[in-house]
Amino acid sequence: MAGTKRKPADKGAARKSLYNKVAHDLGQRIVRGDYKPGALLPNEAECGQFYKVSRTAVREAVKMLSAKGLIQSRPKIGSRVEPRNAWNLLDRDVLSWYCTTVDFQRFANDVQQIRMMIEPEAAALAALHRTAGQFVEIEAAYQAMAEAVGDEAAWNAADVRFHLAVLNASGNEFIPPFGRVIESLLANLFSVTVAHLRNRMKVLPLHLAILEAIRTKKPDRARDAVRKLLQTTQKTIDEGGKLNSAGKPRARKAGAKTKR
Amino acid sequence: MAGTKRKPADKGAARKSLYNKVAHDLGQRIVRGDYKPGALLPNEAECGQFYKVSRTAVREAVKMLSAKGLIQSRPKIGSRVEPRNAWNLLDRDVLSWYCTTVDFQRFANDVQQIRMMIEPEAAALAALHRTAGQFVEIEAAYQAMAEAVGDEAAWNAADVRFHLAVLNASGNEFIPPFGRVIESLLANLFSVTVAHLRNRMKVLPLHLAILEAIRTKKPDRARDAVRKLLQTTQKTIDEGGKLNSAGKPRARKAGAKTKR
DNA sequence: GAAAACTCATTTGTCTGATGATTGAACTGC
DNA sequence: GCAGTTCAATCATCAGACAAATGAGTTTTC
Repeated sequence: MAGTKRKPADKGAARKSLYNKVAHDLGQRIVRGDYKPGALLPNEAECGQFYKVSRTAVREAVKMLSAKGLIQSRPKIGSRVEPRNAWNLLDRDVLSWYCTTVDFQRFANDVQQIRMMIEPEAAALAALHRTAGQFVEIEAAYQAMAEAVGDEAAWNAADVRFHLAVLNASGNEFIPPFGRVIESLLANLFSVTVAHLRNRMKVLPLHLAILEAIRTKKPDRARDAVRKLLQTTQKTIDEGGKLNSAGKPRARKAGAKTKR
Repeated sequence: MAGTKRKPADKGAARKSLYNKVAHDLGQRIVRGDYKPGALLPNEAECGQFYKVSRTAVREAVKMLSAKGLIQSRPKIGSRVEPRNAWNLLDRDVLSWYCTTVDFQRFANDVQQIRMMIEPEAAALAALHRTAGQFVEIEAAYQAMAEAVGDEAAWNAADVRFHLAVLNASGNEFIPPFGRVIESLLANLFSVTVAHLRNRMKVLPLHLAILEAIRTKKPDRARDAVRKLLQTTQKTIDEGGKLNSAGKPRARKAGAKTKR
């Protein structure tokens, strides 16, 4: 382990607490592949020395990473990186680290595949089981989209809100966790494609169709409406891909929030 | 918060480290609803006093729970329980806590719904994209099932292994995380239904059909084969439900491993 | 010579006690 | 009545110590 030279990297950011910074940096290194599954992290004392923090802070970071399935610690052994399929890839943080390291086209394709599996059915379920309150939230999200057609950031937030609201209304608690993936995709789509006003005008009625199908409790119609919307999104991705395929590095920062 | 009387509960178990025990107990309480979303946990000092451990151990537990999305801690405020849709329900621990608190029929229905969305498509993708190594693992799992027809525990392990192998072979990294839900269902199904030998003889060829479809790279056939298998599983669940509907409490212990 | 028992060093696990940072709420002054 | 200030509660961080677990090397035993 003597030759393990790690550079400070971008561990700065606006992260508040030390253990958060350490967890973020270590997590990113792991997901990025600096430490591959099966490899050992430096021991807690070394890490503390490297990050210039106490062992306590390192330990809290390590505990967080182990809670996300990235590592496992044992006395005398150390912290070993877990195999990828043990990772909680749907965790907010892990996901954000993941999509800074993966080729955007691949990321977008995988996400779209899974959206195609889940979202149409989720909408159908929502049409069947939604409560009044859940529908109100969907409606409010749609309203927010309609009002934000001219404001890119606000529109995107409302878009995410809409999709999450539909997932929530499905009544199946295992569905909303997927929302984070959608959220992540849309956030990155935002920065990759030139989101035309024209495009927004085109997809708004598609969202309305979903809302209407859920309002009138027509599962089949809801399913179809979502499928149609997803096809449009796919086109947007493909165009963006073509635009960006001119040798640009496509890995995008994900958690870049400017507000707050 | 003065009236918050918490009893020691079953925090015992065979959990090794203190912070693990504390995390497990607190996590279970949160998921169970003892602390509802928006509520505050007792502060770290109080928790330490209650569990008879140092503040350090409590903090590490708290960090783990916050990494799983169950709580969020801030100075001067304390640790507040997050809304349910922030929870990493697909995390192994959270899932195990969840299914000890939820009605089994509802749990099984939700899981089957999501399996119906994902597994057929995952198998189809596996038929298209699986590598040789991934297929070998599927085959090995099938072999293990065939050899374990007489051994309930071994058969169940092999069954899970088979399904996970298929998900892995899909080539889409967002799919395997669902495996944990399947795993959890099958583990609980095991304890709820009387798993007949006859039943195992019936589903074994259904698994073979999936394997064959993936071997010969026929996505449509793979999809259909999985659908057929899932319908059979559904029947098993329904029968189990009928058996257990005679007023028995249906919440099952999940992590109840006797082996090891 | 091989297997079993023992020793040892390394790493995480746990505790104690103290100080810093953050922030909601109470208080004070105009 | 409002703005700014002070205060207190809680988490955040640190240092230093000792305990427990365990893989690897060493010795013992047959």
